[in-house]
Amino acid sequence: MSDTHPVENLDDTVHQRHRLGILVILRESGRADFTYLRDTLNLTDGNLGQHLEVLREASLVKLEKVRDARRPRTVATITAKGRRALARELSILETLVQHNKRHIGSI
Amino acid sequence: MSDTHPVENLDDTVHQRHRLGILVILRESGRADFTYLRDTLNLTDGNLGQHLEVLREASLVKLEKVRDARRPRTVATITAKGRRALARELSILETLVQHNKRHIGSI
DNA sequence: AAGAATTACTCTGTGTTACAGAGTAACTTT
DNA sequence: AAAGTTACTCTGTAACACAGAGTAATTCTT
Repeated sequence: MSDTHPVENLDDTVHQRHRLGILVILRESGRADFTYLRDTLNLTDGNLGQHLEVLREASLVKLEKVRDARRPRTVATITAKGRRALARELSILETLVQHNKRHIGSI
Repeated sequence: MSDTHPVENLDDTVHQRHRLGILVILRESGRADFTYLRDTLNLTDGNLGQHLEVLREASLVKLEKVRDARRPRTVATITAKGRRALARELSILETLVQHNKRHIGSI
């Protein structure tokens, strides 16, 4: 059961394109609401809802139903576990990027 | 149709975990045979076969049936288009990595 | 103030993808 | 020549991604 290649350590929950985007946004801004994520990532409502649910089930984000002076809103925040998972993903990706850079110009 | 976030530019064909691994390996070593890829990436035969087929359909790799002194082998090589696609993917990932680095330490 | 519109989701159905394991064909060893 | 090994290929299933329909709460409009 030895790890033979960096990509083997990537977690599909985090690696998925849109979920990676959600986590990166949350990592930067701390919190974001449903609409902001939907518009920034060009997702449909149904699609975003499902991705957030996957992340919530994995305890990578927390979802709060907020009721301010306006309409009910769902606000997403990244959890400590989510930060660690994202850091791990980005660390692996950085390995790939760096590893590959050394080969530009070959052939 | 404005690009709103880097992850929106990621190509699912290349981004998929194992296919990313295949392309990175081929980028480094030029060519690799079926068995080497299967063992290095811990894939089952069926799974690797399908991923190679997806990459071939997208013209990102070329598959050759080689008959040397041994048994028939399939040797995969990366195409010029494959190199470009991988470079693009890694470039986007690098953006995410760098962007995120600036936030380490913040909450 | 009633109806129409908007916002902010949530639910459901469908097509696609990932995957393991069974099957197959060519060769090699005994 | 029979048995085994290598190198795939095929097939069925379970999970996933996604769009669009549905819903509920508010806020305009007349």
